Order: sequence, then structure tokens, then C-alpha cells
Amino acid sequence: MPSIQHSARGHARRDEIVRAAIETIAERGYRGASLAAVAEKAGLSQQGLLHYFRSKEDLLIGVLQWRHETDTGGRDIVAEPMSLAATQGVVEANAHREAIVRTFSVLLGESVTGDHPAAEYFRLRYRRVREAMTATLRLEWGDRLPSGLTPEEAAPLAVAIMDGLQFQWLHEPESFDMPAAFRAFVRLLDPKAAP
Amino acid sequence: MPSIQHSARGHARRDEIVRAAIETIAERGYRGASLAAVAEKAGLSQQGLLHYFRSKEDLLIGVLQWRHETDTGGRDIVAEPMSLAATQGVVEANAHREAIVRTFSVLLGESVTGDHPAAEYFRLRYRRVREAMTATLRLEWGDRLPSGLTPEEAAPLAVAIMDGLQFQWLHEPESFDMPAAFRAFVRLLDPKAAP
DNA sequence: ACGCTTACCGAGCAACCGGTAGGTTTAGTC
DNA sequence: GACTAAACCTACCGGTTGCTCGGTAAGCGT
Repeated sequence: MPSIQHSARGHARRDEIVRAAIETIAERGYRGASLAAVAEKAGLSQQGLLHYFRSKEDLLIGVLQWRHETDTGGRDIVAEPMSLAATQGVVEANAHREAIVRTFSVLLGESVTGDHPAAEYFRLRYRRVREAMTATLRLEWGDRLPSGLTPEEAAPLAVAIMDGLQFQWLHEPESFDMPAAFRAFVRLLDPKAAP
Repeated sequence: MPSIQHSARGHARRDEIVRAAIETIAERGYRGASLAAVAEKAGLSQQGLLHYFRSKEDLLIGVLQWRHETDTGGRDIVAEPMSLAATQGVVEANAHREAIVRTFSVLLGESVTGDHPAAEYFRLRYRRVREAMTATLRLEWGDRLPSGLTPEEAAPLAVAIMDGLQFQWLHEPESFDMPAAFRAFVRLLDPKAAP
């Protein structure tokens, strides 16, 4: 009763539905994304969708899991931290995945409301991401950054920059250069780095 | 016929409704905030509300205008830029206005979706706020910040920090120290400043 | 006193929402 | 080839949504 056993074909279908949900959320937000709209985009009926995800919230969980799997790739990003250069690479990659960035920015926004089903996800995610960023900064500079900040102090700033830049970028995707802005932030962290 | 002429009493009532709308949006987002819920909180019927705002979108415009009026106070923040210390003060003030911060963070999130009525507002707001922040930074340090960045390069970063920190704070209001994080950012801008 | 505007409210409506009930068809297993 | 479970669909339901229609009552300038 917990969940349905899916065949290989079933798994593929589930994936298509998640992809359709991501697109729909990017266009209308989670609250505005009706099951019917997602289903249509995935090429089946609303009830067909409900066969794979037993409720709308269940579908959202599917989306969140998809994100978790694809962006960590199963690795522990705290124990094996990324380099700062790799982080810059993530920002550059995001600049080519507008729909996905849009989806998770909307979700982040909606999640600050009282009872939103993604609230818990984002709270935990922030903790994890800040830890990972702390590890990255420590890997790069040790216990003191060039500016004198500790990695613990700088990590929330780096995370905030990534989130905040996305909103500015999403509002003017053609004219706002998100990777360049992040590069400027890295120069702020280390003025000695080559411009 | 563009809008209804309101008496002094009518204006006060409109204000109450806007305030109720802000609270409701903080709790459920714009899409989740039904006119009925806003009306109930304001102490009248949904139809009574519709007498003051002819549509839901019209109500949102009212909320956006309220924000514009209260946070600039009618002054031109580009021509008369704030000091950095005053900006720090804004962050501290925000830490005591959780509902309002929540409201506009949700709205910012929702506004990145396709046809959201607040999209245009936020696009213009970003341009204006970046300009104002550029002016603030130039007022503080001239054409080169201590880190070597130009005010134009640093302004989007400062704006991103303010937005981004709000999301982290809203997810853990008791344990995340937003003003302290912003102070750390200021130290990043000028390592010579007293810690 | 009269007329006009403002300030509401009750009833109702078409569209849409997420979800259920109950089926039928398809695919895989023994 | 029988059986089972997965993969769907049609029909439907109660609730909510934003909004219109058509009022009524109170204030106010003349």
C-alpha cells in the first residue's frame, strides 16, 4: 500500500511526468500548476497521472527527489567538497538550465509560506548547502579567508549570492550576466585572484 | 470610470484591506490568497472588498504601491543615495518586520513565473534598486571599492545578498542572524573596517 | 427635502480544483 | 494459457475560485 511497484517502463513514465511537472511549475508555480496541466504536458489524463503519484504533494516530493538526485549525483558534498572553481561551474551550468532554475526559485519563494509542503525540504537543504559551502571555502583558504572572514561566516553569503543572483537573472535573462556577477563575488572573496 | 472616488473613511478602509492582503499573502502566497480570506481578515465580505479593488490583480497592485510608498517615503533613492550604514539599518529593521519580508519574498518567488502580475514590478524594482545601490557604494568609496570592484560590479551582489539572506532567515527566523550576516558582507566589501 | 455618490451585502455562476470509484486494456510470470 | 499486477481511462464529486448582478442603507452637497 505505500507505493506502487513500477516496471522499467513505469519508471520512465514517472520520469516524464516529473519533467512535465518541472516545466509546469516553472510556468505557473506549484500552487498554480494543476494536475490536469501537468498530465496534459506529459501526454496522459489527470487520473493517469494520479496512478503514478497519489496526490499533488506526492508529485512535488517526486520533483524534489529528482533535484536531489541530479544535483548531488549521490555523492556526499560535505565530506567531499567541491572546489570554488567547480562552484563557479555550477553557476555557469545553471545559466543554461533556465527552466529548472526557474522552477526551484519559484518553489523557494512559495516555500516560505506557512504550510507549504516544500518548506521542510528547503530548510534542510539550506543547512546542508551551507555546510558544503563552508567545506568548499575551507578547502580553498583554510580557516581564514583573505578578507579575514571565517568559512562559517562567508558560507551563508555565498549561498545567498547564488540564490539572489538567480532572481535578478530570471527577471532579465538576456541582459543580466549571472556568471560574471558570481565571478565578481569570487574576486570579492579574494582580491588577489587574477581579474 | 478608472477607479472609485474614495472619502477619507474609504481611504482608511482601503488601507486596512491592503494590510490584510499582506498578511494573507505572507501565509499563503498571492495565488493561495483568496479574496474571501483577505476580506474576512479585513472584516468585510468578499463583495465588499471587490467594491474597493475591482479585481484580485487590482488588489495586488494596491499592495505593491503600498510597499513603494512606505519604503522610499517619496524620496528619490538614486539621486539621494543612502549611506551603507543606513542600508545596514534597513536590514536590521527588516529583521523586525517578518510578515512584510515574507510577503515580498513570496511575491518575488511567484513573480518569476510566466505571466505573473508582479513580474513587471520586480523587473523595474531591480533596476532601480541596483542603481540606488551603485550610488550608495560610490558615495562610500568612489569609483573603486577596496576590493578593486567597481560600484557597478558590486551593486548586484549587494542586492543579491539582501534577497538571498532573507530566504535563509525566513526558513529559520530564530537561529539565522540576518543582520550579522549582512555585517559580514560589509566586512567583505571593506576588510579594513573594524570587525 | 432631494438626489447622488459611496459603502457595502446576499445570491448566484461558470470554471476549475484535487481526489475517488470503478472500470478496461496491456504486459509480464509461471 | 491462466493469472496477476501495472497502466491507464471515463465518470463523477464536493469544494473553492474570482467575479457579476442587483440590490439597500447611509452620508452629503445643494
